[in-house]
Amino acid sequence: MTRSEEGSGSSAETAELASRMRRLLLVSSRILRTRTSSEQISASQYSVLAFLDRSGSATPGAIAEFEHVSPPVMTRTLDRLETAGLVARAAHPGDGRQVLVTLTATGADLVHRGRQERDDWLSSRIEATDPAERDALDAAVDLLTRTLIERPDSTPPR
Amino acid sequence: MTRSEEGSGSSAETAELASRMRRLLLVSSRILRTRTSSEQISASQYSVLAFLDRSGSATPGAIAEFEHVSPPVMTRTLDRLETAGLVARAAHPGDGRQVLVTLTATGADLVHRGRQERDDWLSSRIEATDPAERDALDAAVDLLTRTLIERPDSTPPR
DNA sequence: TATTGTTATACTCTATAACTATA
DNA sequence: TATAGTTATAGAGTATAACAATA
Repeated sequence: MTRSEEGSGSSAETAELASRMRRLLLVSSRILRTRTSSEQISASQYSVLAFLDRSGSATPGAIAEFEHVSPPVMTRTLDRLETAGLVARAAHPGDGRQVLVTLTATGADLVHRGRQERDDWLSSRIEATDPAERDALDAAVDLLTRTLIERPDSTPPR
Repeated sequence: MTRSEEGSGSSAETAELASRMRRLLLVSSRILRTRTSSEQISASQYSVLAFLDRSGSATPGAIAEFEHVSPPVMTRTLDRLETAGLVARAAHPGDGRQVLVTLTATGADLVHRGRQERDDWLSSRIEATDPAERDALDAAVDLLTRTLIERPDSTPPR
């Protein structure tokens, strides 16, 4: 190994933090997926709807990239959302290979109406915190997002 | 609604934070599951191994509870780990209904040997941070774990 | 020839319901 | 009758490989 094991930043400490991080991510995403009730769509599907609500419209490829799933997975997710009447696919003007996905009125409704009850479990968890902790929570989410998702080499070259 | 929408702690802000939290959890657990290579077992399976390494031995029910999965899911996970020769099931002394699960030597090896390369992607993410950020990261993981997993009513009475 | 999206195939994760054995 | 675990069944999430259409 290239580094001694003394003091903070040792590989043992890194491993310990990684271990706690793994459990946090695995377990809380499990809970999130199951506590996703009230509406009949899954957490993953809702996430696509929320993305479209912010972006207006997007190609399947762009959504897949944002959500970190492979293109075939996004095709299936969009199939389900389209069947449910929540999104629509249209030809891309100017590039026949591409497709533009937009929210339908029903889909937009669901996102807006849902906002509160939707992120239900998460909102309840947030509201259960001490108000003083709220800012810390906000910062924690940002830091972890930057560390795990937004760092340039988070998706290494293949 | 029971609360006005002024200032910090408004429901709009809660919803916004919940939304960012949802993406953090969903996307980073997705990445974690795929970057889980090097060994041939999945992130979920590894998590069980790590738990057994800390606890010595445990019943399927206790592991399921800790991992927040249903009993049948744990049965299947243990089936796979047992087939792979990583854990062993034994009769519980004193209560014939229960089962005691322990790591095999191979399983223990895998956990220990793996520690570093195993939590691979997470460790690399942690090591990519500014050392000054390291403590903040540690605190962030703790805060989120407490908020999302360890709060008493995180699992409401059914 | 490269890119975008889809179809085909396969496997893991996950749950609920029903069943077995023991307490 | 209640509890621990398993089996049966079903569906969502996920990936890689192969294909079609367009650029």
